[in-house]
Amino acid sequence: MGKKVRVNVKGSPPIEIPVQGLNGLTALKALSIDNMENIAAIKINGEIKDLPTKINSSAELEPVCMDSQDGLEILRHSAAHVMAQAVRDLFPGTKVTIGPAIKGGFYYDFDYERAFEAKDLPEIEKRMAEIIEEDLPFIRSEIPSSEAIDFFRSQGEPYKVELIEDLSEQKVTLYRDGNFTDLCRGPHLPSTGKIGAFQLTHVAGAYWRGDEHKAMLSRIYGVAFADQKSLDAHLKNLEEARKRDHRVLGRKLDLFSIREDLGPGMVIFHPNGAILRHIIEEFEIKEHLKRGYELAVGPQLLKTELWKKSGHFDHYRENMYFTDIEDQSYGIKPMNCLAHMLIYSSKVRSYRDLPKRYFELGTVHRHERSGVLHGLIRARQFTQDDAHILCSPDQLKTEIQNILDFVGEIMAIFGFHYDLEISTRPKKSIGTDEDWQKATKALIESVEEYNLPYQINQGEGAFYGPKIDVMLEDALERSWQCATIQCDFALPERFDLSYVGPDGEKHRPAMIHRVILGSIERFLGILIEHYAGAFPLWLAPVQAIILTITDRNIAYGKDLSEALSAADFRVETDFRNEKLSFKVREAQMKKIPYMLVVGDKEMETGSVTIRLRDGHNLPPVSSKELIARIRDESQKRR
RNA sequence: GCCAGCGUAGCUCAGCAGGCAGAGCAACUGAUUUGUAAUCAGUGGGUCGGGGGUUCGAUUCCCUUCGCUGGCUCCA
Repeated sequence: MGKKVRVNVKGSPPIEIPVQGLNGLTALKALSIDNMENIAAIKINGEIKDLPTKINSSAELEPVCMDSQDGLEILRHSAAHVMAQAVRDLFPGTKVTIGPAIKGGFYYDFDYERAFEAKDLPEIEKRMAEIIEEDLPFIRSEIPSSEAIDFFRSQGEPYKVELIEDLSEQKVTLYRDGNFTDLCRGPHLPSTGKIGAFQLTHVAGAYWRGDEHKAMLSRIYGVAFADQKSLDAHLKNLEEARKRDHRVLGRKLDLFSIREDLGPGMVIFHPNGAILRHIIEEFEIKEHLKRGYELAVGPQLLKTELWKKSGHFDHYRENMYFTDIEDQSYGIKPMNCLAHMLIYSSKVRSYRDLPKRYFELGTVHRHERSGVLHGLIRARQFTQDDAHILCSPDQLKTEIQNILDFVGEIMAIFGFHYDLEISTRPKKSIGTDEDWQKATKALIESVEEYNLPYQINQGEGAFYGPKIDVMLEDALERSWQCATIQCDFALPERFDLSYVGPDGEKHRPAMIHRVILGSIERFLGILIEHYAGAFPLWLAPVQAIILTITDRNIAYGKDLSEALSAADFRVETDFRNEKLSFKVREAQMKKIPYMLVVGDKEMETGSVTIRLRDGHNLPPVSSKELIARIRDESQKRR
């Protein structure tokens, strides 16, 4: 009788079984786990492994299901692997690079004599389906790195060689299925046949190792699921999300336009968009004044000399617009900080005055590279809800935490979930190491004291200081920076800012650049997608529309309209000689929250019938009751 | 900026192995006075993104340029 070990499924009692021939698969079978078809991999003592992994000692096991987060990742990783195999079969000479699972799918980057195009995808899909049909097992092996290098060199795969050389490990793991071997940490599905449903979605260019000085590779994106139903649901969701695109809704709801003949990246706000923007800006000013900020307004053009002094000319010039007037060079502001610093330095400051918080809805211009423009979300002109806080170094942490509170409160009003990222010193930057360390520490400690989860982005800070970024997602789950809190010890130094301390000596203030919404344009873009254009009452450009049944009701409708306007509501009227269903349809497509129907019945009883945007009808109410209702809803900001 | 795809009426899109440019919606005119997502009839509307080339002839093929879309890089 051979050696026995004790294995158990997490949360259940162990059994004792012979170790001879024991692996993840046989162990789970012995533990009578059902639905083995749906298992992608196995956790052995919490570590995800391939299902056929040998088990040599007692262990706690946990099956990883295909439709779990981990299972899907494995499935997609395997699908990427199969795609690479298909591409190599169909396009000999293709060099493979990397192909990970990502949020929502997978991709693989290839180097081929030409870029792959969308029309190549059906053929690749067909070959992938064949490989999946063959149900080839994924076979894991571990070999010395030197052998792997020789192998990939013989296969004509220089990118793999480079990867292994950079890993500088003694051994690497390979996975083989059929004729295709890939460098891969794993784990993979037991076999290709387990990939239930997949689709290749789009192609794109991508630089090798994300470096724009390196080769441009050809990337193919795809999605994969355990079954067709999940894939169909996913594709349907995507389609729905695309309908929420702020560029589409911006046109449909007549909010804004961006025109080639005016200039790319420049937004024209139409009346509906302009009022929406105005509401948010007004709201922001109030919220800032409440929190001890002071309003400031700086000029659009500042002398280039000043941009040289601040460091922007050296570090940000390629993004700035310049103009020469009467032999004097000016730069259009890409940031709002300079004027605020000049306000601070306009007189002697005492420690008793600190912190000073200057707030400006500051419009900036940045020459963004043409390929990055994206509707409102990435424009060349935008307005920031910008503030600069000058404080003593020991006030820094409190100020940062106040801002984190501010962000939390505002995001809660709009119903946004957000993620935090902290960025540290980049290569191209100004200031001393000591200052950078101090500032970075202040940011990290502030976030940690709040127990907020965050991610560190090494070397991604602004040129003048480290920052906390608040990331929001658009309809397609792309992440965008909105709020940001940036420490800066450099600019107070460069502008020789000071305050007189209790000791009567001059001291250098610390400085925070911060925005809450970020760019009003970007925030609006994400907000439009967030609400799918159906804005809550307090934001809706048109809050109510009055719909008459016949011409007899027009005078009554006008009275109601005037009453609502007098109560400060944004109201429109539709008195056209059309059927009610026609007017309802149009109002519905404009996503107007309140449709107010007035016909003969309403005139008789002095009332109005409410149809809500969700299709519900409310019993008739008087105009007084209506106003009370919408005032309440508007104040609740829901 | 880089890679790929795409630019046809206000919008959404057909068309084109090179031979007089189309539909639906919108707009306008008229009729209809209507009760919760489209009343009917008629009318006007285009340098087929710009420039160049090939051709008897280019919206269609080629080059170039601008813009857009998806990624990459960069960033609010």
